[in-house]
Amino acid sequence: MFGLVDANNFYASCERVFRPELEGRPVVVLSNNDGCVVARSQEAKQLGLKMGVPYFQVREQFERDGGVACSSNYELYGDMSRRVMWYLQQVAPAVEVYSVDEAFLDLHGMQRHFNLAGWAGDVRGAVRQRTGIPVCVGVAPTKTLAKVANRLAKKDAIAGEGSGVLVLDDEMQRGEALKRVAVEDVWGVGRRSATKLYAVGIRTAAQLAGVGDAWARKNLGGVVGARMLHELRGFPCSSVTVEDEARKSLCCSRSFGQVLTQLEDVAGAVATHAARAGEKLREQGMAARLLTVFIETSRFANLPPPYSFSTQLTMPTATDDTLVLASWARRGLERIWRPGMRYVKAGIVLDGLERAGANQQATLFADTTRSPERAKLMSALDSLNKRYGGGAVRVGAAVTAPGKQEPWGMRRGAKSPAFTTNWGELWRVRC
DNA sequence: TCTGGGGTCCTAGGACCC
DNA sequence: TCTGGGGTCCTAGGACCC
Repeated sequence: MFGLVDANNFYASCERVFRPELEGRPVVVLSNNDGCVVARSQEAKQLGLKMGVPYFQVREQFERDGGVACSSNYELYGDMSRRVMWYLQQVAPAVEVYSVDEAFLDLHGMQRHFNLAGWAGDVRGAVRQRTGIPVCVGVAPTKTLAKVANRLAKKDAIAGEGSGVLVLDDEMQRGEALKRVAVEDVWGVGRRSATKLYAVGIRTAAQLAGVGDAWARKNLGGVVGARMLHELRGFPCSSVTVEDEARKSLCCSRSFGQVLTQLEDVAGAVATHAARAGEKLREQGMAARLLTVFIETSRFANLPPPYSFSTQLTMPTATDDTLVLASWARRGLERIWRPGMRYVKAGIVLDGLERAGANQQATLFADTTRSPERAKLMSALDSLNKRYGGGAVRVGAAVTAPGKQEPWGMRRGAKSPAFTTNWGELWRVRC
């Protein structure tokens, strides 16, 4: 059996843990630049706010309804997530941290010794007590069905029924549960597949479980669709993978706080992303061989596509050196740069990741950038930035004149303090 | 005026290799 | 006149996830 633990309205719940005055009020959390709604409290959902809507479209009404908007505070959410996951790792035999607010648990064999519904209920209560984060738990014979169970557990909890836990362990229950889930809510069914399914009259998960394998292969993304179907029928095609297997790619990108038209401004953003990418590589002990740079114009402007311009560069050796990455990134940027356009976003993608130092291909020509001195420089860079805050030491291209705002910097009007990760911003109980 | 960021997996064609 | 089989890598894009 598999368990799925999923936090309720995770980001909004994190905000509430330290700001209890938000309890009972509609709360939304906004994406970077305070752009879109990315999390909603139950009250906000009930006001009809949709996931992903641009905040400026709903702001006025939302505030009139007494709603509170928070800028995203990923430091806080990341730390709260670690606390929840750490606890789950103490109680479950194996845990796959699937996302910041979700984890699959491997519960094989446990049903012989435990009443799974009771066990899951205890876990749910303990997470709430230890972290303040409300979660629901679904348990079923496959991951896809555990997702279904979790969804229904949440639905029932909202309706004031059930215990926030649902175990699907027999054929009858499974059939009934699948009837209650819309086909577009099945894990793996996105917008495109949902449209196709509706076109042939398939609206529920139960109906989906009955479609032919050949049809699924043809219309639902080949083997991916076939696997999803098997899982819905109760045959596992995926297991809990504990160790975060080496990442295959890594991406650092961000929308600018304003439209940029000058190469040097965009270059500053690109250099910042390259530096951040290097930092992530070193944290994970990885090095990258392929570097993609992309820049985008607004897809909401009344202009024809393309909106995105990118190029991939193959570096002579895999590297985790910020300065090397930044210089390749600059080269890539110049290759795709078109003057006279209004850019809104830039980013770096690193592929071809390998363990730093292991089996690295040597180059024909002397590589002056892979010296022990450079490695020392990078580790000094990392410790300074860790100690004095990110951006204390930067790549030259990412530095602006003293006192001058970074042209690419983002807007974050309503960010809560880093309650749990910054001494200066600790939660203040009494002033 | 204002529209997120970071991932995975799969497919398919072309270049190139032996 | 007749023109293979098996493989990798690269590039690009689609679909989906949270």
